[in-house]
Amino acid sequence: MAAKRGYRDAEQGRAQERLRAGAELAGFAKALGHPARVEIVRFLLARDSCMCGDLVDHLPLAQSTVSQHLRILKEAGLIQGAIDGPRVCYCVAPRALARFQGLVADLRPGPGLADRECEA
Amino acid sequence: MAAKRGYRDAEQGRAQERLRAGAELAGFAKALGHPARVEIVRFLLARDSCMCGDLVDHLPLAQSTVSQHLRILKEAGLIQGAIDGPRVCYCVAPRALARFQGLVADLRPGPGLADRECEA
DNA sequence: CCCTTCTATCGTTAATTCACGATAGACGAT
DNA sequence: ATCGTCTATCGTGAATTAACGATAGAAGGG
Repeated sequence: MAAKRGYRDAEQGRAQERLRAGAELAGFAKALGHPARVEIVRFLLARDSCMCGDLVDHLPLAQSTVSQHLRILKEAGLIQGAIDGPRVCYCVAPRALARFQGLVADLRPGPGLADRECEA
Repeated sequence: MAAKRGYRDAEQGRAQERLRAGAELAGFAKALGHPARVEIVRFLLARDSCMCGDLVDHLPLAQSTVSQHLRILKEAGLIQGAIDGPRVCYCVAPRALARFQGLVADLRPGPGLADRECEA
């Protein structure tokens, strides 16, 4: 009984974890679901670090819009910012990016289902 | 001159390709930017194939909503559907998924910038 | 103190998203 | 033909998103 309950709890835990991982993936994906935000992440990956103003120069958007996009990426955990005088210095959060990449890589067919394709 | 122009064209082509890849990534990400759509893709990956009705049973959403989510995933190219009598049989589009995974995996720091993190 | 730089936030507007119920149309069975 | 199953589409309403200009507040310099 107690062992069976333990088994149920473990199963419940896995289902919860799966649900959480799904929501996490959706959250990251949503944050990257806009071209400007993709470009921001790539820009940040390509250089040491950068300021909001650098991005404003780089993207064809108003400063306030860029700031909003930065906020979305930050809330999704994909980037982080360090205050530097009157400026903020942004960079990608490596662990969160790796987590996202892992979640995406985990989208794989189940056992025995590789390369199946329905007749379209 | 002609050689220089060819060089410019190649560079232009690369910039265009980069822009296209960015938009492509954003498109895929946007399609997966909702928990129900993540769950749909996972469900399809876990089984041979499935019908809209199977998903309606699986998700806590109305049939019309499920159908709309399927449409979004289909328009993003991540899934495809084959008509089967009065039903439609859906499955994941393996090449599009692999493309998405490749684009995500390509989000990497530039040369000499590995594991950099700003002081947050 | 004033001025400049820098960025986040606010408010606004228009467009898009997301959920639902109703329904049309395709298909198969009788 | 009718009926049932199945799904896409339509219309609706509420919430969210994405763009912008204006502005407040932080920080630094003279």
